[in-house]
Amino acid sequence: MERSTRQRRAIREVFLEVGRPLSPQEVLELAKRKVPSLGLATVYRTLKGLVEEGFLTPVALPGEPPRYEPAGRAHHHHFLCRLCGRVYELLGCDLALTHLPPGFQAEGHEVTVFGRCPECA
Amino acid sequence: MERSTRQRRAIREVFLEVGRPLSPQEVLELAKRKVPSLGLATVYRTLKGLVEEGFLTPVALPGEPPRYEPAGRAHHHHFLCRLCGRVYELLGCDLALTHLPPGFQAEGHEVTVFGRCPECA
DNA sequence: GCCACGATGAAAACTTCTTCTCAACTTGCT
DNA sequence: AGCAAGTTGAGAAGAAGTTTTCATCGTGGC
Repeated sequence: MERSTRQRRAIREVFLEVGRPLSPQEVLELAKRKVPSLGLATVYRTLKGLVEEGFLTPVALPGEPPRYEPAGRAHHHHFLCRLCGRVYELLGCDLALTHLPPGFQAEGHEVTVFGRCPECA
Repeated sequence: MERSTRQRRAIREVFLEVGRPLSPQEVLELAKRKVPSLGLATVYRTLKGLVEEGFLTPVALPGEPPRYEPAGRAHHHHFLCRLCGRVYELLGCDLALTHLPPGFQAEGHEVTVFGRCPECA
């Protein structure tokens, strides 16, 4: 049976509180404030579980290790700060998929904007 | 001094011939047709050198190891085939960078379209 | 053609990220 | 409270990609 432990509650809460995609390391750092003994292995195990149960989805970014964000949100893209490495959600999508050469079938797309976040600007 | 060897010539030629971004593994396979003894270490060393001298640029894609393509091309984006894993260049860019929340400064962006390439469709 | 020195290839080592192992600890049912 | 079983944390191990090592080979200047 799946148990509700301090660790798992802390990790869930962190995602609801910060409102941006997090890497396993970031999850560890933020959730450690709630459960100081927390270990990285538990973070990975919990992230895996939360993805399977549909609470989180992985976010892949160019040249970056995966982040995770709450699942079920509307189509959107991401902003990666080049200085602090934090990722933010961008609402909306301005991409018009024209220009596809003949024979190519698009099934989806990813847009990543790079730059400086408000804290680093 | 930088020497012109069979291996380096072969790797350069491969990029000019295939016209799409290549991973180190793909470079190895394609250049081996010209120089069968070619080893992966040489591919990595040569790619590094070709990037430094400005002939190639790295291409980062979400959740994928880097590819390399000839440098100096106009702004463009990429198509990743989910079946064969090959990457293609897409000409043009339809992205309008509105919707940036206040305080965020954009410096660049990446667009990746996922789907099936003509050979896999 | 000779030869110094850069380049090569195979394997080992390294990095970074992720998963596994296992003894100790918690949770939740009774 | 007592206990069975799931969970945790630390470190070891694993996976994937890249770099280094080193003996040997090849290039290019003389």
